Amino acid sequence: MNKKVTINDIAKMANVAKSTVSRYLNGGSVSAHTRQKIDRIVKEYRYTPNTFAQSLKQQKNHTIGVIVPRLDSIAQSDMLRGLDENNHDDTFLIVNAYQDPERELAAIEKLHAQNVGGIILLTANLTDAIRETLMASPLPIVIQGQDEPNFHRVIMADRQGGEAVGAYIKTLNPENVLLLNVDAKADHAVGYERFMGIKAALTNIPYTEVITDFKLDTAKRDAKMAMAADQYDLVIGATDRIVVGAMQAGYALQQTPQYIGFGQSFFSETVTPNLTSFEFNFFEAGKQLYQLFTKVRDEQPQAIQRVVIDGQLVIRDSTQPKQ
Amino acid sequence: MNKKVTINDIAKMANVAKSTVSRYLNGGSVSAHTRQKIDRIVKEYRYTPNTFAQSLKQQKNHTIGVIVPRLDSIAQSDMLRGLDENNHDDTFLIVNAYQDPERELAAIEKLHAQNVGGIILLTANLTDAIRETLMASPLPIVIQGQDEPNFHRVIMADRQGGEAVGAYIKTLNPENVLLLNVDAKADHAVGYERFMGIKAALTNIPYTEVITDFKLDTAKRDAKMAMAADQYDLVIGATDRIVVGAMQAGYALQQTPQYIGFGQSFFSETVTPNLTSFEFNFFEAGKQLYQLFTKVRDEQPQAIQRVVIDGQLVIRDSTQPKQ
DNA sequence: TTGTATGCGTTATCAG
DNA sequence: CTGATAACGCATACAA
Repeated sequence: MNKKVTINDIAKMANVAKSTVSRYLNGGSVSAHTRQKIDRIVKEYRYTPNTFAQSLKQQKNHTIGVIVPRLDSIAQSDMLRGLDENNHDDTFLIVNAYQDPERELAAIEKLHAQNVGGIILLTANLTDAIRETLMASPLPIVIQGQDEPNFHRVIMADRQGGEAVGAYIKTLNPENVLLLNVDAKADHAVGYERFMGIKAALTNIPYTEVITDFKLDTAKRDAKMAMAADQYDLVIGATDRIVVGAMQAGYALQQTPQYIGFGQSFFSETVTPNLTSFEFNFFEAGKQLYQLFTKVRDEQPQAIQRVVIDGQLVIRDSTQPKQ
Repeated sequence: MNKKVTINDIAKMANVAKSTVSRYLNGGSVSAHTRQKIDRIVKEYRYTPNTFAQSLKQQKNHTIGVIVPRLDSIAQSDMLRGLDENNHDDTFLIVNAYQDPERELAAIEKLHAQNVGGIILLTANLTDAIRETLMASPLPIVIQGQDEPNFHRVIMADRQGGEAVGAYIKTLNPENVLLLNVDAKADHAVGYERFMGIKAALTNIPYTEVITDFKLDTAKRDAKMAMAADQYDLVIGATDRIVVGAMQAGYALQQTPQYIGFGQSFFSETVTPNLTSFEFNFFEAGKQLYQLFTKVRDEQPQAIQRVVIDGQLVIRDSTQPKQ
């Protein structure tokens, strides 16, 4: 492989010991004269330290493994951007789990084998196997997405989001509501927390709940089936993506109910009509995640840390309060 | 940090030399008896090798740096999925350049400092500074996105795509065409190659070309301006995202021209009406990229390698040939 | 087949 | 302030 210049080469060229060079590099005490000498050579040869040797020696490293459930999602990429925002020294090793718990587990194990300095896990569903592996890990670990009591975590305000939507529903006076939810066992935060407040608001309003999944096609299919069987004037989906599926179903069936979604603003403004949606602040979530991670890593707090990220209901064209 | 069990610990517990354990781990010759002994202990203690020590010793590593221009794009995530598809031993270090040449350059330098085993660069625009840095690198490097003669590369069939769209345009018999392009200096493959074939087909048809950028908002603004000034019955955008912006402009202006885009299928089926689009096979591009990379790394071919990924025109509701 | 010794590039300890 | 030396965990040439 590549022949990089090492600390040893520098030392020889400067006629000093390599330990002196090391001291120079790490801000130790070096005389002005030696400093200059080394400085010149280091710059000339564009010396960069070998991170493997450093990590080996220091028994720690600045690579953080980040496991994401998917990459083709604005929410995720916003969060990743947030992670980066206040980061200077760390490198993120991003692994896509493709929304598959088994791949997620495999990723965790692989990251351990790779000797990462810690793990940030963005997840929809913590299986027992994953939970155990995580508990057994000596690494600093922070999770996002699920309100798991045993782990340091950053979670979205799913419950409050549901309540906000619930309150808004009442102003719409719907006659028959379709809820497109996902399996709470597969994603408790979404399937359960998020819909709590909504259902609470629907006490006097007839509604049907259909369980679908996060994929556009599935949502479209399931929505079509439901909307063909009964007439709805308001459709609420667990995510914007699901609602987009429903809108396509409605388009195909020539129905124009009102729609409400949850999620990232990009989608909401791409579809026609623009989608009313409860929007979480994923970028902020990413920032908080990184901050929490460094805290966990550097201070090793005894108490489990929990951060909640809020959001707000943005009303667009897909809902129109009755006069 | 974490006290992991080392090859030395294993050796002591098994009463053998650490080199024997090393041989055992690397498939060297070990007697059946010793093998069993070691095997038991390795499994019991869940030994995993320290990758830093390995990399340090072997002077190479299996971490590939991948620089992506953006993460919130189906095209990119499809490509990343393709990269993973046939990968077993390598780990991808994904770095987001946020479509900023300076950050792209910084990423390249950081990856070198991180001692990655190679770089896969997905890019829209190779500045001179980047080109130089890349040329000076001793690492195996493969790029995607631009047809740069000096680098091993995988490119999309932009020219053929433009020709296919050009041929299709003729069947539509448009009267006035709006081209929403991007600056060819910022992305030659898109701005120039992709529009070659289109313009060739427009010899007898009046058209206006407007230069916008890849962002939805900008495209919407620029499209709106153009569409307010003149009447178009066909709008062609450099990417699906740009066309979505134009569709929103059209919606706002109550105009319903036909639309054609380029890019990933997801977008095309999300908007209403579904978008006619020339779709590149990004997943395949990812697979080919990884294959090309391993070839470059392992065989160090003298000749520059060039792979072209094709695509096909998918006709949907946004265009309707006149009777 | 097995063990000993050495070195990868770095940092840290401890004399000088 | 400086330099020799050991150590991090692993792989390997060489000797036994």
